[in-house]
Amino acid sequence: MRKILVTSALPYANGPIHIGHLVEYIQTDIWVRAQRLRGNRCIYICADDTHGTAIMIRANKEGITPEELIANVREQHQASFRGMDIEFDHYGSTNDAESRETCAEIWAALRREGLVHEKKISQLFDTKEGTFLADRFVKGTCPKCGAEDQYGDSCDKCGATYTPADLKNPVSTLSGTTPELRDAEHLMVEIERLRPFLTEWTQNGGHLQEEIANYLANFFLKDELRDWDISRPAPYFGFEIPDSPGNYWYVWFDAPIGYVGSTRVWCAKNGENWEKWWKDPETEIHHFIGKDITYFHTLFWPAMLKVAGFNLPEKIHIHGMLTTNGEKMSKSKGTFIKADTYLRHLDPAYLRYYFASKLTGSVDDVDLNFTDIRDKVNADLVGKLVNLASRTAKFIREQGTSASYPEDGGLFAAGAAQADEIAQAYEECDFAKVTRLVMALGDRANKFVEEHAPWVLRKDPERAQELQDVCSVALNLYRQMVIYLAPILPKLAKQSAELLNENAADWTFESVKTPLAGTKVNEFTHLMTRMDEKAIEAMIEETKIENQPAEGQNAEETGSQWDDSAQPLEDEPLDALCTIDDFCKVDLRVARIIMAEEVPEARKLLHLTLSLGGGVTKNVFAGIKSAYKPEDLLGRLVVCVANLQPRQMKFGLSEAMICAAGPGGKDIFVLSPDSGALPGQRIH
RNA sequence: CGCGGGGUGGGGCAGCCGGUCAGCCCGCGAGGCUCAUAACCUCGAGGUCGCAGGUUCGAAUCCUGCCCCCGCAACCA
Repeated sequence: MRKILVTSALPYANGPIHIGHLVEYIQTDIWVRAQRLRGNRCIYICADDTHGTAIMIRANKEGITPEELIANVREQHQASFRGMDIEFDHYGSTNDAESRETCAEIWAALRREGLVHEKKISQLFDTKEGTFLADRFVKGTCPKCGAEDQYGDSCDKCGATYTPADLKNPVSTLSGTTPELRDAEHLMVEIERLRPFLTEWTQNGGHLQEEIANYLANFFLKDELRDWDISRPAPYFGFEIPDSPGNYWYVWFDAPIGYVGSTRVWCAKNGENWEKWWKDPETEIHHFIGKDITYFHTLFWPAMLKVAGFNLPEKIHIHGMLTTNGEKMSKSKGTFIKADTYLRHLDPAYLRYYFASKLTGSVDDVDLNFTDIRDKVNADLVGKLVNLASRTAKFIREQGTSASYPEDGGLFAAGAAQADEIAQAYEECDFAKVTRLVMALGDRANKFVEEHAPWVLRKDPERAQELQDVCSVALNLYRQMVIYLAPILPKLAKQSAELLNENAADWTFESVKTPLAGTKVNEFTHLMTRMDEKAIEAMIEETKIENQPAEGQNAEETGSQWDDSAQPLEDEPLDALCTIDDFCKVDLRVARIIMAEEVPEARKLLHLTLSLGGGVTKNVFAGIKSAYKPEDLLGRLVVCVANLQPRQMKFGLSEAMICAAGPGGKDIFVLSPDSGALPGQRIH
């Protein structure tokens, strides 16, 4: 019997659980249940990730303490997980005392190894909010290409990377004020010294999927690893570093340690020794994470564990991200669905089964398609699986299953023979394979029923034994399928066990090998209903409404006929006020596009010539290739910034800029004046 | 040239350590059955496996180049 400790990544205590999160928790929950069905000892540990600037600021805004905030959120998270039939052995918090103690232990080990040194870091400080600003909380003008409104670490226009201090005109996104540069001593961990170990661990031993190992080898491990800035100066919501007063561990230091802390809380409650789980090589540690946090879990985390003498993970299972209908989840499209919203409309079994049917153990992204999920659930779960019981159980409600298991042409034995293959598929997280194999069993079972026509047999009292035999076979085949799918569909397993007068908790992978004979069959009640399109639509609608901020709702209440989404303002908040003089510096002019052509080598640019009338022209490279064809622009009047500093671009000199709205991609909308405006006229 | 993944009948996918690998589910067409939650069974139409080269007796499967799509690079897993 293996002893296995499993974790999912800790959700950040700054927002609700949504369907994107659920890919991971459902995947993990299925894997854990499958391990137990195989007879292994397996505990599932998780917790809320509670530290960091974002939590501190949100609590501030809500007028509560961070502790109150994270307690509330933790309740919500746990309710969402329960609703989705995701069962943790313990769901802790990175703010627990046990977590702090473990941080201290690992920290002491890093110190002991001499891996920590101090370094002066200059960081932008928001004087209004009284806090240092993480890169993402600063926006400004790219120092390299002059693109405006770029985040503090890199420019998405020209791809340059820099530090926030390099930004021109930096603005704090928290307060809108101009931050000032301040120095602080940070604690750095020299992870480079562990590179040989990490290279060995990531490349050998099968701890990581191959593509992940390659990614790490090519991207991080081939060069010197940069020191890891592990501390943040006060004020910060987190744990103060014992030997460095005024400094706090960075949230990514204590987040994975939360796995240990949460285990310790569970152990204390259950009379277990936590070190047996984390320091005894007999225990296998399995982490499930999304590919976005690969870096932290495959480099820093093993390094920390290694130095502190903890068990290293046996395997880190990394999954892809969720897209909906082939696109990123979107609040405005109603696909940013919260777990709670889902549960108000739909059965968790649908999503569990659907994700299972899509998960192969690779890092490929998983797409949730609403047509697909309905077809799949209705066809597989209702049409094939549940229908099998539905069409036979009531025929033997009175007499139960046949006293000895009847001849079935080898169907049951064939199903039982797949136990190892299915168990192995679970082990490898290839749940898609599990569902394929089980549904193939369902096809054979339904065919069997068809061929033996119980509805004919029951009309002939002489053939009562045959009828009982056929239905006994069908129910046993059904039972086999349900046991195989029990990790994915725990509730259905429980209900089905009741139908068959069994206890689902007693089922193991061995149970599929012995058929029921001479047992009672209880009354059949509907085990699962079809997935209703209207429920899906209602869920999407509710999601859209939820994501409209208060302003939008007020507009509705006051009877406004234009309930425009608040999304654009959220995406790009209003800027600081400017004076009329500031505005006048920008010379906006009406212009006519008199030449428009593709720039074949450019991904985003079109080459335009603008006429301002009287023979004055401007050469422009505009980043609108993704939304416009040259021929559609020719002759159009547009608004341009006529006095923009010319800029040398890869394909030529750009002397002006045309005005357009929209987030980019296909959604770019070029501004036009009303008819009558003449090229060259100024915009006031 | 930032990194990673993918392009297989209308949709979603499996196969991809070279030789029953052209397969599964949905959808579609025809028929059957009527026990079942319009469910189940049978038959059928539909793909030169992104494109172009190469290796080989033989490639969806290996190699090279190209094209296209997606994700990550955000304290949203």
